[in-house]
Amino acid sequence: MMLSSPPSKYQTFQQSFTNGMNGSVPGSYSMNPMAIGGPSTLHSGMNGGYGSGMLNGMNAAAGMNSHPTHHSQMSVGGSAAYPGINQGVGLSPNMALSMCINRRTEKTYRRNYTHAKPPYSYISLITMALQSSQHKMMTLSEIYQWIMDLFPFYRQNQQRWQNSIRHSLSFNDCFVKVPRSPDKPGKGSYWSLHPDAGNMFENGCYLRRQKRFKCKKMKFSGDSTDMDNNDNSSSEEMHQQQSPSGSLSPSKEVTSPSSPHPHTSSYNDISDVMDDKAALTQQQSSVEQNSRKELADQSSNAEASPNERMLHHQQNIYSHLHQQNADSNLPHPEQGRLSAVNNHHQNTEVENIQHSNHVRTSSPVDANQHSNSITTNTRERQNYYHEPLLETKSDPLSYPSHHSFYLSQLQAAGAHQVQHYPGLSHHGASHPLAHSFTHPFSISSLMNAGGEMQSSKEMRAYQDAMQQYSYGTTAQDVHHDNISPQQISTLENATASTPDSGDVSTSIPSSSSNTHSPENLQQQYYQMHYNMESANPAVSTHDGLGSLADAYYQGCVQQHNSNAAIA
DNA sequence: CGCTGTTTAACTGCTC
DNA sequence: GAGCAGTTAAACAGCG
Repeated sequence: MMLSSPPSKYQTFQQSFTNGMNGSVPGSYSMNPMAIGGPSTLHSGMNGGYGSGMLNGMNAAAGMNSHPTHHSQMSVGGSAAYPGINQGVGLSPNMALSMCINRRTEKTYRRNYTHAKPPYSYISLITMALQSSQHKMMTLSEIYQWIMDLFPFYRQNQQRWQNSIRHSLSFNDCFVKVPRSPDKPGKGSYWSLHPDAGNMFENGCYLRRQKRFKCKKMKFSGDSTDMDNNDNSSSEEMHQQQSPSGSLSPSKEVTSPSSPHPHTSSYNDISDVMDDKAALTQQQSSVEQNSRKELADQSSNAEASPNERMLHHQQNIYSHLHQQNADSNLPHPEQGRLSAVNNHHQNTEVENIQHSNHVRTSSPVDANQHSNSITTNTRERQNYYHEPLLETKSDPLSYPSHHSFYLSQLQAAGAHQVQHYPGLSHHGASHPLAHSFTHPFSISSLMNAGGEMQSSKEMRAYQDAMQQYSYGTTAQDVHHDNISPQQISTLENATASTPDSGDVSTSIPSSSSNTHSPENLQQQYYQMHYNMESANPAVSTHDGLGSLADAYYQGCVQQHNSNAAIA
């Protein structure tokens, strides 16, 4: 195959261009995709704010050429800076000090990297998008939109990255396709996460997976019950599975989430389920039965084949769609209550968590799904927090993918909040979450960043990055070349805790209050957003993730500069 | 025709 | 260095 031989196959942030797009983003655009149900709720407000056409003229080369300083400096250690996720995590605590030394060049970096490529892989982006979705599934175009909404970087060169997105969706088993309905025409299918994909991004870190999720391939022998559990089955077997249309196609497509016989399903797509009012009625009338069934499913889920669990997962999705339709006239608290009833099988401590999450979950779907698979056994709970969920096909402690999101949400609440739950706090200081690390680039960190930071080294590194972000710009007039990192930290804390505008209704709760209470998390997010924008109004990106990415880049650059200075 | 989806290939960078 | 994860490009088919 011929390749066009671009200067670099990997488009690092060297290649990112200077902004010029900020003005195109509606100023009111401030979002928390995880807390308010994803960008789908924002599309109406976003459309027209930016267009692909106005940005098509920009390319990587232009971005580099227009900033030769950039290029020259980054070329010293450029390749290590971008992929060096771990380096970014391990930002030196002295970074804030060295950042003062290089403050001038940082301004250049911060200006130029405002829309640098986010440090998330495409798989991460897709996962985030899907997990932020109310129904845990999206169409391709919705995924596109979600990404563009959050990351200005991806508003250019759409053909390039969107091709990669499509490739990722098709290539990776962690993404499964849910067909559309014939009576709900539209291009493309829905995409969802494979339930066995589990926590691909541990600790909520959406940077790089530890291991690629590979679904055990079902053996297509005509026996619908013989779907998998065949470790010797190859991907070729799967790829040659006969599709309903008779063509050879991959079997990632989910056919019948509601049928006990997947290959002889009566439902072929989402609307078949959604439109089946009889099924809906039956489901509503058998909530209690379903609860018991879910419990049974949950216990047997671990023994179920991956594809059966896939179907179970999809069945949950469809069921939630039903349930949401049924509950659509109820306010969210009522929806949450119904969901809680639906999941009556959970014990008290889990219900506490569940209720807590209802406050900020966008729909009962989240809590419902979450609670469906939460095990209450202490040992399982410990494993739930400790063990990677990738290699869990035979692991009885496996959980569907939405649990990673749930865990992120829980982690976002921090260890303090966890201790509010008796069942989770009796581990005391040894509880995994008591010293768990919420990755600075996790979505949960977004929700936590405006509030009380955890005092881990990693969070310190994150703070360094954030300080750099802030002091490279707003505090630029403050000559603190000789200020110690501690002093800088103090300054930053003072800035963060002193909203100076009455326009912002949110304020960081005092430490005496329940800073990590779920209802505060969103406020904290917006507060963080506000602080960042206040610190640097000229480069406000209106997307927290992008800002985090920017902070990360700053950290990389700073570390590089620091290392170069030492050398 | 454009979008969606699949597949292949080449490549970079990281981990072991 | 091998293997793996991820990125990018491209060709192709199907569909609305």
